[in-house]
Amino acid sequence: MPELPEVETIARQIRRYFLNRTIKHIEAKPVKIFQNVTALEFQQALSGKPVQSVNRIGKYLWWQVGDVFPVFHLGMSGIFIRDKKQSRQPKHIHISFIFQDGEKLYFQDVRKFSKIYLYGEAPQFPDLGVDPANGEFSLSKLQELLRPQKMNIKSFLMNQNIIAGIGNIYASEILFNAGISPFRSSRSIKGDEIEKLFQSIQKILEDAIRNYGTTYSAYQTVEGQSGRNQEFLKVYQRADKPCYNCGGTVEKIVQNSRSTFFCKKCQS
DNA sequence: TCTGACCTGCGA
DNA sequence: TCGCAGGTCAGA
Repeated sequence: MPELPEVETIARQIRRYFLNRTIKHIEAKPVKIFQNVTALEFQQALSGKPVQSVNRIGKYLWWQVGDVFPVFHLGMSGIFIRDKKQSRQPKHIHISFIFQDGEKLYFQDVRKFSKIYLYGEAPQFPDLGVDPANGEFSLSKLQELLRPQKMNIKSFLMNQNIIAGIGNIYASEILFNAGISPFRSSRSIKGDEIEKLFQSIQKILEDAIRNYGTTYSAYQTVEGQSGRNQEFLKVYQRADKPCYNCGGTVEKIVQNSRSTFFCKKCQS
């Protein structure tokens, strides 16, 4: 599921509803998503402490809760659900954060691909590439990143060690917007194309954040609503449908074991 | 660089 | 019933 725009939407909403509120207690199930901490240790370390900050880098979400720093990677189907009405607990809830007034924040992950870590200091992400939604990302940075890479441009965009936050949906959408074929090698992208690619990365991600992310199946916002960005996708999941740009046919191929959607006429 | 594995649910 | 799904990692 969640790529940068979805994780950013979740971060903003958790900030809006839970920042500076104290977690009264936590119920965490002993599932494999806990990496460097057990569910019990996680419960004990966060209970009774305030949520002091909520941050995002790439597809990672991390909070400061008193003197500890939980880190969440949401995998394919991880979401947070705010439960104000004390309604019946949905299925596949692995963590319930219960706040002092009884309001709950659930962490749900149907497919259990998410990963949760706990640190005693602010986490570092040394292997993560540049986050395209922060100030460090620039045209010259993109130029510098592209130059040495032999891999195809779709793999480049999705490689979290190079650029952190782009996944399969937005990689296809970015390349369509930039008019660049997904088969091109990264180092073959030159001059104006780099500028177009840079602008497309920013535009596609910003638009998606503005639309609260893309709901294709599992993803929903903390408020329990679907994102709206799926209404604006140009190629993703539009195989055999007419290209909005040229009227040709959107194609679907399997590339690096992932589906890629593109228009042969518009992307070269 | 590629494939399979990790999981569950959904739609064809 | 089967194939596929927004991610990542290990192993070939």
